[in-house]
Amino acid sequence: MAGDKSAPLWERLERPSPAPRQTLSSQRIATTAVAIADGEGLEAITMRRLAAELGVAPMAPYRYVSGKDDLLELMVDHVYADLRLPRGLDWRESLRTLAVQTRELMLQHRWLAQLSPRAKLSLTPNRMTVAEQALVALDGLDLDADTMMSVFRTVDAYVHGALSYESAVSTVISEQSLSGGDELRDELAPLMMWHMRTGRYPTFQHYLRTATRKDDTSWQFDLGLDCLLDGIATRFGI
Amino acid sequence: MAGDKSAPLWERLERPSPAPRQTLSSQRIATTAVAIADGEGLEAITMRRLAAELGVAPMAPYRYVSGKDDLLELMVDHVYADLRLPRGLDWRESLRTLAVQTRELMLQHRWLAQLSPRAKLSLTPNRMTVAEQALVALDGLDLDADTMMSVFRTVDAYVHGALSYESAVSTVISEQSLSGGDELRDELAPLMMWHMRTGRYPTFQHYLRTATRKDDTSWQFDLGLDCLLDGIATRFGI
DNA sequence: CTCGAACCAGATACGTTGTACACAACGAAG
DNA sequence: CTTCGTTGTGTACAACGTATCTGGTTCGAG
Repeated sequence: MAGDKSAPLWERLERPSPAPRQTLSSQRIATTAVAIADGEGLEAITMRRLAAELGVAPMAPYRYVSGKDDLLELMVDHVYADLRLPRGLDWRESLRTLAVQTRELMLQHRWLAQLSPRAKLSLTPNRMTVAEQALVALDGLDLDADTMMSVFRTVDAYVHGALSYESAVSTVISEQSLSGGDELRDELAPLMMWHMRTGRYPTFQHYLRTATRKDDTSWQFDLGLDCLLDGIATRFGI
Repeated sequence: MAGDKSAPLWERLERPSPAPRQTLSSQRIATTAVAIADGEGLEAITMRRLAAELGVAPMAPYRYVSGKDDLLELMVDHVYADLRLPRGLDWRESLRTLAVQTRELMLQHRWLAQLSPRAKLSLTPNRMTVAEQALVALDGLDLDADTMMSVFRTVDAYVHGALSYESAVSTVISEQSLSGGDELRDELAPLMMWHMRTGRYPTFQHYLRTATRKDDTSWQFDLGLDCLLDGIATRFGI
């Protein structure tokens, strides 16, 4: 735009002077990208879209991230900075808090559940910190290193699995501009009816008719989490 | 190609006769797509690639699936047909078997862990069957409908979370043609060293030095699963 | 104060993707 | 033989990630 040689000199003089340098930074790229993904989902993340949002040419962000994969890693690290584990809790309270906070993080940034295998394994500073804190919470309980890590990863697996589902529901609801679980079920009703008419799923059908907490996702999450922590506590006598 | 009117008659006569009709079917499309995804990952699934593999024009499969989303659903249902839950087990053995079989399924089809939110929620016949069987296994234990579903989903969440990680590792290993966890760690070593040199992760570092079962993924999976089932059993007295 | 190198963003372009749409070849029915 | 519904083909387009080249800006060394 600023280098448009075909424009008359006088028009060019009218234009605002070129933006001061250093308009971009990893920070700004990360926050902008996260804002896009939070608002419109992971598929709205496009190098071109990001550049447009930054007010910059499509290729400009490539100075700061080597490609889209890099961008995703940057975003992940950026949001994980919000996880803060309070000190002075016992192992169970620590893991529980971590789980609940991770849930909140993943509900706020639903795209976290859709990362590529690469991005899932990315060793970013803020994720390392989370792992360290979890391991610290499990230290001094006479568990060997493998067991400590396994306990942490088990809780982490439950959280990620639960939120994979929870955030998928939430994503579909928002993609279709529905108001909640009820409207989603309305949307799915024809298909569900079709399945039920086959008569192959009587127990499922009974659930559909009698359940009353279908959308109480916090209750479901907490219930599962507490079962898991119970099991861990008794198995290792801690 | 076959309809190229500008070609000389003789050339047209040389061409192989048009393929017999009904070369395509949902079945053939599903198995072909699954084969591609199993061998080369989810990103290798392209409508054009699929068509090429089927020996057909790029738009041909659209007669059978309305788009890529549909194709993914078809693939999911196709592979879930392999889950067979033996009868006559108690609730715990049932859930355990289901979990282990789901793990095997997801290890065999690593792309299952990378599905879009839409595909994750897809209500396909074979997935309905799995849910039904799980609920049947939990029936008659004096649990209310919400709790039954919650227990099933808790176990399912753990399995999916564990395999989200496990299959991400496996996917990266195969993408980079590494031989296993050791080579993956070699690859990541420089980055890990960098983190460790910051001195911020002493407990993690201790784990890295002393752990001996880093790649014993079955042990980790079973351990977590048994903890979870223990917790469920004691909490509900079943 | 000048000059050159290092840095930063812009412009252009290529190959690949999902898919809309119009058309053509076939099998069967009249 | 004609007609028609079904099934696969051909062409086309907008949007994507990103390689590469170009030009303007900044800053430190002389």
